[in-house]
Parts: sequence; C-alpha cells; structure tokens
Amino acid sequence: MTLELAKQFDPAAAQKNCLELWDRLDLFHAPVDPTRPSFSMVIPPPNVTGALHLGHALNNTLQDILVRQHRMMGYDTLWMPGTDHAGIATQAVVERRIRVTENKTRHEIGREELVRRIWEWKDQYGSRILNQLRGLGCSCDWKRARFTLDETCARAVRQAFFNLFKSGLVYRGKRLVNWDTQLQTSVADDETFVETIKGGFWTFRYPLVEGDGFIRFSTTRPETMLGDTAVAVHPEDPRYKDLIGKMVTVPLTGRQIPIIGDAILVKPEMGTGAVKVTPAHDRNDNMCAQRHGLEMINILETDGTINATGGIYAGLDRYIARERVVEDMEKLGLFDGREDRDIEMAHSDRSKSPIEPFLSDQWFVSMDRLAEDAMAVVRDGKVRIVPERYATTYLDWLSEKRDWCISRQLWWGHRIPIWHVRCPEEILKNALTGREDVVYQPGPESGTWYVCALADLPEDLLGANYPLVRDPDVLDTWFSSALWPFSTLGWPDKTPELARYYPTSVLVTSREIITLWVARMVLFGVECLGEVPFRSVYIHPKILDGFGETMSKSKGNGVDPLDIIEQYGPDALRFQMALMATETQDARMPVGNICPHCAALMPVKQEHLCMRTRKVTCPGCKKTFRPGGPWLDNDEELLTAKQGSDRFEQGRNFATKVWNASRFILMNLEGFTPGLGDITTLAIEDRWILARLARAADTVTSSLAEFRYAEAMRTLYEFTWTDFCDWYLEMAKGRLKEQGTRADVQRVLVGVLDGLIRLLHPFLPFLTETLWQALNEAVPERSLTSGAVKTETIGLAAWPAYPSTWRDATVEGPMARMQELVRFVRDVRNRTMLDPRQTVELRVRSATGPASEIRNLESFLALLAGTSPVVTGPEVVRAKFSASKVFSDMEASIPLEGLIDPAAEKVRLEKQLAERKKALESTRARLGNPAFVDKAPAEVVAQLRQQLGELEEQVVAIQAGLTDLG
RNA sequence: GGGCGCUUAGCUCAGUUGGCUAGAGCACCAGCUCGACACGCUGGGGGUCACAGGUUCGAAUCCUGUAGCGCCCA
Repeated sequence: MTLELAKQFDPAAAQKNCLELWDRLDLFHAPVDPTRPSFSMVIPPPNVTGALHLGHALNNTLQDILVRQHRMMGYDTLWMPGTDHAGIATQAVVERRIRVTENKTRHEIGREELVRRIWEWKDQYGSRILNQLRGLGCSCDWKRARFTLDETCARAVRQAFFNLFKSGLVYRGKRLVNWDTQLQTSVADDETFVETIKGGFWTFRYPLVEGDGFIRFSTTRPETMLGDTAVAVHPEDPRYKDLIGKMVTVPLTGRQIPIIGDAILVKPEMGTGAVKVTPAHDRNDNMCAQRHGLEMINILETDGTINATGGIYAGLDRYIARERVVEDMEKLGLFDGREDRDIEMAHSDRSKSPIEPFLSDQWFVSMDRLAEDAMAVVRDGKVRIVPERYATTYLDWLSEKRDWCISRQLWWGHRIPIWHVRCPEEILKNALTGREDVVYQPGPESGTWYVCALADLPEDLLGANYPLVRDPDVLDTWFSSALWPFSTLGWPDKTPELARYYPTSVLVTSREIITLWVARMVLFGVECLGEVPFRSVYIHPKILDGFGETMSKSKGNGVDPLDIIEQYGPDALRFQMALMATETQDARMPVGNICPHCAALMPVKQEHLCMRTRKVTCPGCKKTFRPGGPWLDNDEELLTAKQGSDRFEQGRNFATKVWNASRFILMNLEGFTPGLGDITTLAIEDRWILARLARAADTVTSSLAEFRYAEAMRTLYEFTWTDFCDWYLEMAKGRLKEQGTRADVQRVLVGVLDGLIRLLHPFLPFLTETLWQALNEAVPERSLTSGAVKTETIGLAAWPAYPSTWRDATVEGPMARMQELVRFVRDVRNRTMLDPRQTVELRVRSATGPASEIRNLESFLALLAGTSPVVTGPEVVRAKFSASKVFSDMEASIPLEGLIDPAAEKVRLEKQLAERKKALESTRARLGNPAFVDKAPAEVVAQLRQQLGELEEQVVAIQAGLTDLG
C-alpha cells in the first residue's frame, strides 16, 4: 500500500522508461476506430536533414498537448509525423560536401549520381529529427511517418499535378531568375550574396521619334539598352509629364519604344528622373513591364554573351558589349558622361560570379480561381484561424492572386511530370486515344506539345521520329507540402485513414508560414478533395532572444532544446513552452552562456554575438571560456559554452514540486481504504480542495479548447503549488494524525493527486506517467469519480471532468478568511521574531456569522499559525499594544505588550491608514457622482456602497489602533 | 514600402466581452535544516500600466495621435 518514491525525480530515467512503455503499448498508433469521434493533426514536416531547435520544441509541444488531451478524452487520435525533403536546402548541403571533399560540381557528378548521394545523406540523417521529437515526448504515430519524397507522397504529387494540368491551371511562362553565367544555372535568392563593387553610372539620351527632342536617363548597365522596351518617368513629374505616351528610338537597335508614367519604379529625385526599362534583365523593370504590358526582350545567351537579338553585338561578352555600346553611343553624340559609383551586386555563392537576372521558362499554377476558393472557406469560417488577426494576413496574400511559380532548377525533388515533343497532333491523338492517364496541351510554337502523365512515359512512346523529352525541372518543395494533409493519408486512394482523419482537426504552426504553406494546403485541399484540410489553424508565437532578436546558431544566441532536455529534463522544457504560448506574437527568452567549468549561467550580451568575443571569464569560477556561437573549429585550449536560459528552472522546480507532493502522499497511505462517500458530507477543507480542483479542471479544458496554453499551464501551476501543496497538504498533516479524519484525508489526497496528474499529463508526460505507474502499484483504486479507471498508461486515462456542483462557492469564503488570518499571524511572528514554538493569542472582532466560520476552522489556525484558542465575536476588543490588521469584515489583533516596537507598528498602521483613506476618498467620490449611481449597473453600485461602509469602519479601527499604541 | 505586434515591478511576462485596493515567475530584503520538497518554507519591499488627447458614471483594457522597439511579407 505504501510505496516510497525516490528522493529525487530523475527526468532522464523517466524519459527512457516512458518511451519504452508507450512503445510497448503502441499508445501513439491511431486505431482507425469509426465508433469514436476522431481527432487528427499533421505535423508541419521539419526539414529532413535538420536538427531540433527551439521553434520545433515549441511547435511540437503545443501539438502534443492537444493530441494527448484528446487521446485521454477518448477520441480516435492521429498525429501524423514526417519530414520534408526541402529541395534547395538539402541539395545545397550535399553539393557543398561534394565540392569540399571531392572538388566536383554537380554537373561533373551528374544528375542520377547526385540524387543517389542525396538519398544516401537522407537515409543517414533523416531520422535524427524525428528521434529528437520522440525524446521531447511527442506522441506521433511513428509507424505512419511519411517523407514528402516517398512513394505515397509522390503518387499524390503526380495526381495533383496531373489534375491541375488537365484543368488548365498549370501553364508555362517566363520569369526572372538569378542566373549564374559561369555554372549556367539558376540559383535561389538565399544562395546569393551581395557585394559592393566599383561601377559606373552613365547618362545617355534617346531621341524622340517626333521632333528634335530627347529624353535623358542614366544607367549602371549600358548594354541592357539592347533590351529596352520603354522609358519610364514619374507621372507627376512636371519635367516629363507631357512626354508620357510619346515614342523614342533606341539608337543601337532602331527600335521605337514608348515613354510611360510609373510612380512605383521612378523616383523623380534620382538621376535625371527618367529610367530606361529592360524587363528581361531587371527585377523592378520586370514588374513595371507587367503593370504596363510591355514587351520583354531577352538579350543574353546562358553563358552571358549577347544573343542574336543584340545585332552587331551578338557573341560579345556582356561586359565587352557594355564598352562597345558606350563607345557607339558616344559616336552618335548621345552619351552625356559617366560617374563612378559603388554598386551593390548579387553574386553566386558557388561560382562567386555576378548574378544576371535572366528570363527563363517556368511552370506556374494559375491562382485566380484557386485563391478565390481558398479565401471563401476562411471567410465563411470553414477554416478558423486563431488568433483571428492572422486571417487578414492569409486573405491579403491570397487576394493578390500572384501566380505560383512551381518549377525549380534543381535535381532533388519531384520531377515535373511533363514531356516535351514536336510532332503533328495526329501522332499524339493516335497514340493516346482512350488513355485517361495522359493529357497534352499545345506548346509555344505550333507543332510543339506538353504531355503530362500519371506514370513515367517512355522516350519512344510516339516512335523514334518523335522522341519525348522529359522536363528537367523539379517542383517547388511547397507543392508537395501543400498536399501533406492528405498525401500522408494515402490520397488519391480512398484509404480508411483518409476517410477517418480528413479533414484534420487542427494545424499548429507559426506565422511566417501562413502564406507559404497554410494557404497552399487550403488551396489544394479544396481543389483536390473538395474539402478543407483542417478545421482550425493555430498560430503560435515566435521565440526571440533577450534582445528581441531572432534566435539562430549563426548569431550565437540560440538555445538548443537538446541541451535543455539534458540540463532540466523534457518536462521542464515543455512546461516553459506551454507558458510562452500566449496570444502575443513574440515571446522573449534571455539567453545565457553556461560556463563549461562550473555550469554558472552568464547572460549573453550584444558584444558576444556573431563571434565578436572570443573569450570571457566566468563570474563564478573565474575560469575562461568561449561564448557559444558559429565557431568552425574546436578550440583545444578554450572550451566553448553551451547556451541555456534560467527560464527553464521554473519548469524543473514545478516537476520537483509535484514529485515531492506525490512522495508525501504515498508515504502517508498506511491503512488506506478506497471509497470516498458523499462529497457534501465531507469536511469544509476537503470540499474546498475538490472545488478548487473542479474549477481548475474546468479552466484547463476550456482554455485548451481555445488554444490558451499559457492560461491552462498557469492554472495548473497555481492550483498545484498554492492550493494543493501550500494549503491542503499542510492542513492534511494535522488531520492525518487523527483517526477521525485520516481515512477521508487519504482518499481526498490520493483522488486529487490522481486528477491532477491526469490534467498535467499533456504538459508533463514523463513525470506524470512515472507517477501514474507508482499510483497504480500503491493505490489501484483511487479516483474521485466513478468513471475513471486505472489504466496501463496515463495516456489512456480519462480526461478529468468533475460535477459542476463541486464548485462550491460557500466553502471558499471561510477558507479565504482562515488563510488571511494565518498570513496575518505569520507576518506578526516574522516581524516580532517570536519563538516559533510560542503560541500567540489571536483576537478577531467580527459579526457572528464570520465568527462561527472562524471557529470551525480554528484547528488550522493552531496548526498553521500556532495560535492558542481564538477569541472571536462582535464584542471582542483589542488589547493595548497589539499588532492589528483590519480586513473587509473583521479586525484581527494579537496582544503583544513588551514584544513589539510601538513606533515601528505605528509606521505600519499609518501606511495602512493612508491606503484606506485614499481608497475611501475615491469610493466616496464615485458614489457622490449622481451620474455613476444613475448609470452604472445596480450591483456595481451596491458593491461599492458596501465597500464604502467597510472602508469607513476600517479607518476608524486603524485610528483606534494607533491611539492604543500611544 | 505594405501588414502585424509590443511598450504593465529591476528582468521576462499574465491581465478573455471596460467595474473590488493591477498579478505571477525570477531577482531583491528578513527569517527558517520543523520527516514531501533549499529545485524548499514563511513573510516583506517594489508599478503615474510608454506619452498626449478623446469616448465613458468609470480606461492597463475602447478610439485618435506621438515616440520607441520588433516580427513577417515585398
């Protein structure tokens, strides 16, 4: 019956044991049980080669809390885990390795070999982050784990693309990319770096077609004149206003182009106030061209030489062409000078060569109708976004209806299922008649076709004369991520899982991904299945460091959750994550360096970031170490600090508190018998803790239903620490010694603990499971309510819900009064340094009602405050030289002649008096205001009147106390 | 440039439809090794709720403006 818990909770051992237990019981595997309501979620798939960071810890803790709670509530619960192939990031990592170790580019290695190497890499590191999530306690259905590039997901991608293509929603168009002329490939924005180089700023003139006038403009890239299709001026600029709509001639090509007005592109104060527009070779010009429907002329070959469009300049490198163009313009008398200028220029990370904006063929998804549909489901509440303000982010972005560029010039990813062919249409018709799995659409020139298929097509499908050529590009990673809520469930097959768990219940994610991911999932869910992918979206805050900056390893302000787990345990980490999840959009966490010698925590300062400081001295042990940061090497001499935060102490301390309270209860179960009788016959203190528990359970349940994690966590913290440990447990200490009360106290203690750890389980799974196992052994029958039964794992125990009749307000008043008196006596004891063993005489003047309540709970005043029998009633008088305090409806005093310092006591009372007088004045003023009495609700007025009376009495009482002190 | 958020105790933050004398954790001060817990117990000090207007009987809370900080998207 009794079972002694270890003196200390051991988070690492608990983690290990619980993970084994849950695995053995298959707790996380979703049963697909149609007899129960379902609750399902898909994980935002982390990058397959990534490692757990604090953002993951937050995101996944919040998901796990919901999942565990719903599992306990009896739902058929699925949390679908998995990873994302993260096209660019992953390919870049492997390419970089190959470059470093073998000094080869991907072109030298070849497509097939590179992809093979990336798979190898993925197999090696792909499970790392999932294992880290498991260590965090995430109750994902690991057996169903998916990868965005696996077979199942690939089928979904293929089907979705096919459907979109068939509906005409996929088209091929031109777009500017970052072009690396050396490697002859496009590179992503994050694979470029900006470097300032010395360049020029040339000024030229274009002649007007009509008349003798000119328009002057300046440029840093004269050769792009060959591709100009307009000259832009500000529409309000008085110098040029009248020229808008007129034509000018581009001298070197003879082309006639318009002068247009564009307030976005043109800043009138810059240069001459006129700008040439080269839509095919400049990002801003390109957007301008889209606004005005301008022609886009490409003047470059892929190697950076001028193409045939450039006429006499064709074949020249662009920089040679630049010089020639300037010379030729000068000969024409249209060159007006050159200034030196520093130019911020993008360079390729890999080849270090300057990036050329380059117009290339890309695949797009047409957003118009899809966006409309995706907006509609949020507008009419089929998808609810929490907090609500993020619905605006979502709707604003979708309303731009920017077509989605889905092709990427990469090798790692889902290859676009398009084959290019040039042939007469009859050939296609003949070959494909009757086939449902292949569709084709005309290409840019007559006789060219795009063929899309559900399964790979052989090159010779149309015979040797008409070879099919597979499109080389892969799909944007977000394309496969957008299908995640249903691709993971087996779509396009009609699987039992899909029927059971789609639409999913909730998506938990962060704000920066609303447009990239959330919107696209809705888009595709509605398009592919005709049903939204999730009912709610919860957007959680972002964790920043103590300076309000984004955490990152490269800055050296990043807390690694694995270090936190090691130092404080997974439950402490989760506790803090839950507490940080408030409605705000950022949450700060001051970061510290942990001294590698003595483990003291030293706050990270601005000057420590980004490797700016190489060495610091520990304030504790005076030894030196290196602050945490993106150090490349290991310094043999100087140890590098891990980083942490003292914030996690609260969680660790809380876990310890729960552990110790449980330990106390289990120690005191000698003679325990189950069977708590009628609640209403219990002692007031028992009914009080049950009322508090019922209230806490209710708050936790309703808070979580609204994603108010912090409120739920705080409620449990306060209930546990204050109500249960500070008060109920302390009161129980006396009652456990008395035969009359012992049985009931034991039952209430155990029953409350049982409910408490169930409520805590979603937050602190390891601690609570460990305690649950101990309780199962020591007290199999313990629940406060008949419905709850002992289960093999707390993960399947019933979620607590107590009768509303337990929330008994009539017991809370007397208890609060008793607590106030205890605090008063303790305060007096502290101030007067009374011997703790010496009892004190407490006198309480109050009406007869409160007086009898006080007498009821008198034993606790003796136990907790060390009072001798309390004197209470309306006639009680204060002794001279008393410590006293007035409460709303009572005045307490302790005769202390010779023990207190009258002068100090007077200071205290003066202060109290001032407070009350101030309150009294403002209360009088408010009640004296006829408008208030007239307009405020009656109960507010009545309440204030009562308060006025109390304050008046209090002032009189305090003044009398002062007089008594002489 | 557009959108959004924040400014409450020394620090980090709660404060759900406006209504008791504004709360917590850490830090601080004083005192406690009394068999659950020093990762603890007891008590205490500490705030002009960024600033200026406005609405209201009543504003930390609603509105407008100002200042500062920050996040996201371009």
